[in-house]
Formats: sequence, structure tokens, C-alpha cells
Amino acid sequence: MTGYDLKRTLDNSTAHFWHAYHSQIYTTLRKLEQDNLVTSEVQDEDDKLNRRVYTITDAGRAELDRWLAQPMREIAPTKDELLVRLFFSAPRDKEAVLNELRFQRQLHQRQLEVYQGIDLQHFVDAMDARGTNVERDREFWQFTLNNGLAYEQMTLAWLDATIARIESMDD
Amino acid sequence: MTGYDLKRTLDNSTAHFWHAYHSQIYTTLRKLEQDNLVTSEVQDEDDKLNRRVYTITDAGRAELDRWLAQPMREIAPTKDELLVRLFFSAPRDKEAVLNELRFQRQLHQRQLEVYQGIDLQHFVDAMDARGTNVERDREFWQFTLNNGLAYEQMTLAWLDATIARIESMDD
DNA sequence: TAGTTCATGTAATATGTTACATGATTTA
DNA sequence: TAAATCATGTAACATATTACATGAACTA
Repeated sequence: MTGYDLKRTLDNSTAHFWHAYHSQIYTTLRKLEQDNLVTSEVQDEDDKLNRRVYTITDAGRAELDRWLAQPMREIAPTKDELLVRLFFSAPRDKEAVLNELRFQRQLHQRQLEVYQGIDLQHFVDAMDARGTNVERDREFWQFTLNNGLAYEQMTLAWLDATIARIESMDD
Repeated sequence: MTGYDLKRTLDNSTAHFWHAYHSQIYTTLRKLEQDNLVTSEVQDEDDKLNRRVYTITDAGRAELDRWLAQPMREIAPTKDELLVRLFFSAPRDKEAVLNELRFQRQLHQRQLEVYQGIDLQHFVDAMDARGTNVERDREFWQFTLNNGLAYEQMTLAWLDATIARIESMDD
């Protein structure tokens, strides 16, 4: 893939559990290349867009396998700015807090619909047609998608309950 | 509070939505002091532990209010290492993946019990006895705690379903 | 032809993590 | 008296964010 492809893939399919800016992606790819974990080349000489395509090396694959072989032993740390804001929101104007939560509700509703619209099987079939079997990968991708779906549903239910309780508060 | 108190508070009550290392807390407090957003003093001259107690200034409170007045307009970005690992786990040994997920299940079960054991009302009463009314704060703290509870329950249900499906996979 | 998307980078700054470093106080 | 907890810091390094910068290709 190119750095641009990676950015798009991250934004589209893995955005809910991993995110990166293009500036970080390009610099990291260069660093990986220095460490011989990937190689890169500009495939089409005539291509004025300078698309630089990266490929993982055997050493890179080995490093990925090594990382996967070491199981996680802690809970993934989270940083959720909205919860920090809520924690300190008692003195705020009630309507301002409600508007913020209602806006978040819209965002999460849309995000849920994005996940519901993802058709992994269609993607798998397309890869299959190109000779790459990702049938077993599909099951694991589905697990991460299921997590996104469950997370959005949980968040919507929590937002609804929280909004309802703030609405019934005294000013 | 002292830096140490802040670290403990973060670890105990807000760990599920915000986390910081002590090294970051101490350096950030010094920076806030340079910007006149907090003041500090070693209250007890005889105290050889050098407890440095920080207090927010009027300018600090104003800055906090200014920050709270600007509503969030995006979904909080997340980085979940476990999901990245699962995404790439198709080629891994089935039992290794299952062991990792079962261990995560234990961690989340324990975390749920920690949240279930938190008694906000007890804390509010103790503050009340010292003359600080945090009754309205309590409702907002409860919202963040509810989020933690819902998150852990959702995660446990998702882990159970994922574990069951991997168990029924071919090797 | 104007706006959007494709495409790649650097620089400056901010934030976060690990390791190093020290010493007092409390508890078993 | 040994171990755990209280308490504060710095240094080196890693990661992340925002802003700056450029130009091609496609689409309305």
C-alpha cells in the first residue's frame, strides 16, 4: 500500500480502534524502511503523482509475529475527553451540557449506521476474485466490527439515559 | 491537592476515562504554575516528605470554564491495542488467541467489580461533613461511573461471544 | 475553471512513556 | 528490620498533533 492508501484504510475500516494522521504515517513508513521492516518503490515512472508503494519484508513479518506472540496483560487504557468534560460539568448551564450530549448522540448514531453499512463479505469476495484468500481474516475483522457495533449501541443507550436525567434536573 | 494525591485520584476514580503517569503530572503542575493557573506551597515546614500542595487560581478557574464552554464537535478518538491485535490474529494459534481473550475477560470482570463497589454517596457525605457541598457534582460523577459500568458489561458480553466463536473454529 | 480528491512530505510543538534517582514514613 | 507506601522530581525517548507546503488528477 501507499501511505495514502493506509490513511484511507485507517479512516474507513479501523477508525474506531486505531487512528493516525497522514504526517505520522509518512514519517513512520520511512522509519520502518530504515529498519528494513518494509521496502518501497515508485512503481510507475510516468506517474506524476509519485505514488510510493510499500511492501512488508520477511523481517517485518517476523517482527509483527513476535509482537502478536506477546499477549496483552493489561486493560487497554482509554482517554475519553467527553467523560472528563461531564465529570466537571455540574456548574455548567444545563442546556449547554444537553446540547453537547445531543450533538454527540447524532455523531454516534451516524457512526453506528456506518458500521451497519459495512459489508465485509463483499470485500472478501473481491479479494478472492483477485486470488487472495482472506476468509479466515474475515472472521477476525468481524470481531472488531462487532465491537464497534456494540460500543456504539452502548454509547447511544448511555447518552439517552444521561440526557433524560439531566433534563429532569433542577436548573 | 498534591501531585501524589492527583495521581491517586486519577488511578482510583477516573482511571477508566483518563490516565497519567506521575512524571507527567509533576511536570504539568509546574507548567501550570508558570502560567499562573495554579499556585503551590509546602504547607508544613516540619514535613520532611516535602508535600507540595497545589491550588487553582482565579485565572485557572476561568481557563477551565472557557474550555468547558467550547463543546466537543467530534467523536472521541480511541486507540484499542487489543482490537488491533485481533484484527491481525487470523494466522495466530487459536489457543494463544483464546488465552489472551480469556485473560482480558478476567481483567474486565475485576474492573466491573471495582466500579460496582464504588460508593459515591459515601464520598459525598464525607465531603458534606467537611462543609463542601458536592451533591450536584455527584450526579455528574455518577454519569461517568455509569459509562464505566456499561462499557465493562458491553466488553464482557462481546468477549464471551468472541471467545465462543473462536472455540468453534477449525484449527 | 473552480473545487475536491489524490498524493507526499517537513517543521514545530505538544503529549506521553520508560527509566533513573532519591529519601521519608508506615506497616508487618 | 525489611517491605510497602508516601512523596517528588529529572532525562531520554517515543508518539501524536497542528501547521505549513506543494502539485497532479478528476469532477461538476
